[in-house]
Amino acid sequence: MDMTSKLTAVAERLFDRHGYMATGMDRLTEAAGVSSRTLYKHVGSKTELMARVLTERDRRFMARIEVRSVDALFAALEDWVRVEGCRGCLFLRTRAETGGDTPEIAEAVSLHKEALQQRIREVVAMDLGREDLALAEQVLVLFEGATHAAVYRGAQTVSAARAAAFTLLERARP
Amino acid sequence: MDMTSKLTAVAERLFDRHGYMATGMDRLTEAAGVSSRTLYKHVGSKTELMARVLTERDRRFMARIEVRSVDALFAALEDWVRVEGCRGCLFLRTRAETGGDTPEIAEAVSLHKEALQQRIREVVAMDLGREDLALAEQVLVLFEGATHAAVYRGAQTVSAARAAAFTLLERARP
DNA sequence: TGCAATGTAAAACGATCGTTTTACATTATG
DNA sequence: CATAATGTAAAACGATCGTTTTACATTGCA
Repeated sequence: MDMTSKLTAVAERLFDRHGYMATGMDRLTEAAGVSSRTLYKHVGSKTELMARVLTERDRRFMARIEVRSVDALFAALEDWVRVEGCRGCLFLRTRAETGGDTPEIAEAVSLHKEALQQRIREVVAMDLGREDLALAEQVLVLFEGATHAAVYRGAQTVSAARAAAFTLLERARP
Repeated sequence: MDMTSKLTAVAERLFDRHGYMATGMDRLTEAAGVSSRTLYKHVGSKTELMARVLTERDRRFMARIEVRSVDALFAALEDWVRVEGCRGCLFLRTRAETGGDTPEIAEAVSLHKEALQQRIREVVAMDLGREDLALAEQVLVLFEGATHAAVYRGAQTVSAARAAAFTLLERARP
């Protein structure tokens, strides 16, 4: 694992767990066990690092939800929150914390959410045998809702979302 | 309107729109048209101000969702996002940005989310004629999901959540 | 009239921020 | 062996942060 990937992984963990405000570059160097010079040589700046974290997280997250049914989608989300914890969507949090004023970050968030919507539309289509944009939007709401309600309700909420999705899907089926 | 309320209102607007990181106390004094001395005399500190903003927002938000049906609940949310915009739940954002390490803020968020859950349970019970905690949890997921998906999908998403809630409720009815 | 109270304007505080620099050690490779 | 690359340790940079202080103006009330 090269230095940049390591730094990105450490940064993702700290940013996610303590927020961007509370995570200074010195905390990062300490946690990663590198000098500030090395840090800056590899990641350029804090803003670049934030964007890189999002890009990497998108890769990891999207790989996790490469599934073929809505039920598997929520099962994958259950796995994710069990492994990664539930602190809300880091993409939306990052965008909110920067006020949307950082183009690189705004674009990383935009790309991720676009990919997420596309994936959900595909999964709904697989399950239903046809496209259903309205249902896909409802599933998206459940997905986003599970992610955020889990922050204070815990992982059980993902199961509730899963059950709700099942009901909605059942009703839309031929 | 007294000074403290005015300062809290201005702070809520800036915090919500640009994030806490990007909203310094000087921006607040400028936006409110007061001196920094007056600001600190009334709100104590930035942390206190953040907590006060949440308490005030809870009051306003909960007043808005004093409704008697699930459908009215989502209608109220539609109104809210039309008037206040959609930048995600400020409570969760604040908690995330402080890493949950600020007790006053963590408690304000906790109180709000507890109240929200209670309200939803009540509304579901009114609609259904009986308590249904599982359904209430699903409605909570839809509510939270609508709030956050609306950030990138716009207000239309609240309508999707509303429709989904209607379907789930229909199915649970006697 | 005089005295609190309450406000502004603006400088200054120390701390901390992201970032750069200086000086030096280690390692891989020709 | 020499040299270039890559790392650490640590001081220092200027900017900005939240906060306090100094000095002065306005106002309401005894």
